[in-house]
Amino acid sequence: MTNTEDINKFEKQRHEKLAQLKELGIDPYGSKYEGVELAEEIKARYIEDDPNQRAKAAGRIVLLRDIGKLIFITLRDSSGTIQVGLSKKLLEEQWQLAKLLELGDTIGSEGQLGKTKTGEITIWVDNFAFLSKCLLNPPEKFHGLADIDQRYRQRYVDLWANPEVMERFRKRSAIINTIREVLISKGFLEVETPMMQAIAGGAAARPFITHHNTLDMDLFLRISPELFLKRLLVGGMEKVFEVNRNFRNEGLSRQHNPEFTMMEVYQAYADYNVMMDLTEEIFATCIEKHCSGTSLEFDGRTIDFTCPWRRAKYADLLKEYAGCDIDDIAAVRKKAKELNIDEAGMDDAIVINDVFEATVEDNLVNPTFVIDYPAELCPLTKRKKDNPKIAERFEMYIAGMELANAYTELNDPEVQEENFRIQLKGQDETMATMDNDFITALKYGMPPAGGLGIGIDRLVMVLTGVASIRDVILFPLLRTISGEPKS
RNA sequence: GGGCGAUUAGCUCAGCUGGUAGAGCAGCUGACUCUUAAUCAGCGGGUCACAGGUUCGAUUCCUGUAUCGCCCA
Repeated sequence: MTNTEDINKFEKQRHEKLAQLKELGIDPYGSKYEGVELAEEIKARYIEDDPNQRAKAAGRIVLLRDIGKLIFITLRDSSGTIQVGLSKKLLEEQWQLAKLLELGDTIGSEGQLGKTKTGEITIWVDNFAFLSKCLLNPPEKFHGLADIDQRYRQRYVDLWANPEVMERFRKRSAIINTIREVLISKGFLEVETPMMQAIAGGAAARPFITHHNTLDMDLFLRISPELFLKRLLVGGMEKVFEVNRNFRNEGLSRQHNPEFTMMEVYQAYADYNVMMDLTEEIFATCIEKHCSGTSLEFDGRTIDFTCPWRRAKYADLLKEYAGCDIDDIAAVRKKAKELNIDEAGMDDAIVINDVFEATVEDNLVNPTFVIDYPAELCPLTKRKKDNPKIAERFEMYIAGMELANAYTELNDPEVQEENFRIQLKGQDETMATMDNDFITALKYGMPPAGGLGIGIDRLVMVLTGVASIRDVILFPLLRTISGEPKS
């Protein structure tokens, strides 16, 4: 759709204006423009009826009203918008240039700050500068850019054509900041662990494979940082966290992007109960700072975030929604058949979990901690002292979507090695490799700990009220358009 | 991977049971020193996603392809 070689007539017209500017000795692409204030800050500091105020702003022209010898421009910067007024009388020799301004151009402007007759705070420009010429026709000024495909592919247009998109990504940044603040204030240390791993561990997912030439070794993009963060517990970092990307070579959906942002946190001498409290605290703080009220609309449903959240046992929820007893495997398999789940030849725990996902998940609307998972599903989790069939794990759901996952971390190297062995037996992937170094680390002694992972993209989805993960990732993965860029 | 839906001017969208396309915005020309999606007058703008098929005739019906969205695996 946007073939740069096929210059349409709109682009030609804009090129002509560019040429005119050059003829007049103006560099349409400007240079350093110092001393600007943000649009919203200028408006906020405006003092009524004070004629001695000046302002300097820079931004993109998103609206332009030419009334002959007077031009009103709505300038958008990262904070919002401000009106700029250009008059023939004030500008004198720059007036000819002002008439060449077009929608989409980026300009800098300064002048006296005042109000129009209708009360709009306006910079009455006595000097302005071309900072960047826009050579392509901008999207419709009222409806913005609506084509979903184009919005994702050309996020650089979406961000200024649709202000709510800019606002959402500012909020995303602020939310992540708040999470950091909460954790750092509690004494957690932020670390970075390998994205490229020789063994893709810490989760059950298909990894992306890459290759290091000099070492001639295959590497995996990480599916989880878990095993490295636990090594840091062994090393004596008692409270650590990491906010970074995971990569999983699996399907795409409204809730899945192949690369996604995960926050993982580990706390020595804690357990999954401590992680539940921490989860609530992180969410509550984010909601308090970035949302209005503790009740939010999401995907047509109202979600009440009031703490404490429901804590329900996995087996109890299975009973409640699937109507079968977790220990009655025949009943569970019967239910699976009813649900058209492929259960023949599958392990009991897998069938149970498939039934759980099919029947329970969608009913968990308000934040819910699903606790105490079947141990077979949790190779990295410590078992309950009084029941080795149950693991001290929770997953936290909102609106049917898994937002967090946490364990009382398994720190017994012998049990861990045995769990890995069982896990590897059931895997057909090439990645099925025993992480012997992790076992070695555990042998040196890892303190008992609680660990928690929160899906940041989904958290931002819930807090900004968008149902598609693509709306909270700046550049979501899309198919390349066949035959588009050949050069 | 399967099912359903969408794709029309630079952008946002109409287009009925088949008769080769319209509006608003943007653009161009003109008017206008207080506009707020400025207004008024005039003008230009289309490979109807792409490739086939049916038909006297296809944006419309059929098949395939591409991309996106939703649902399912």
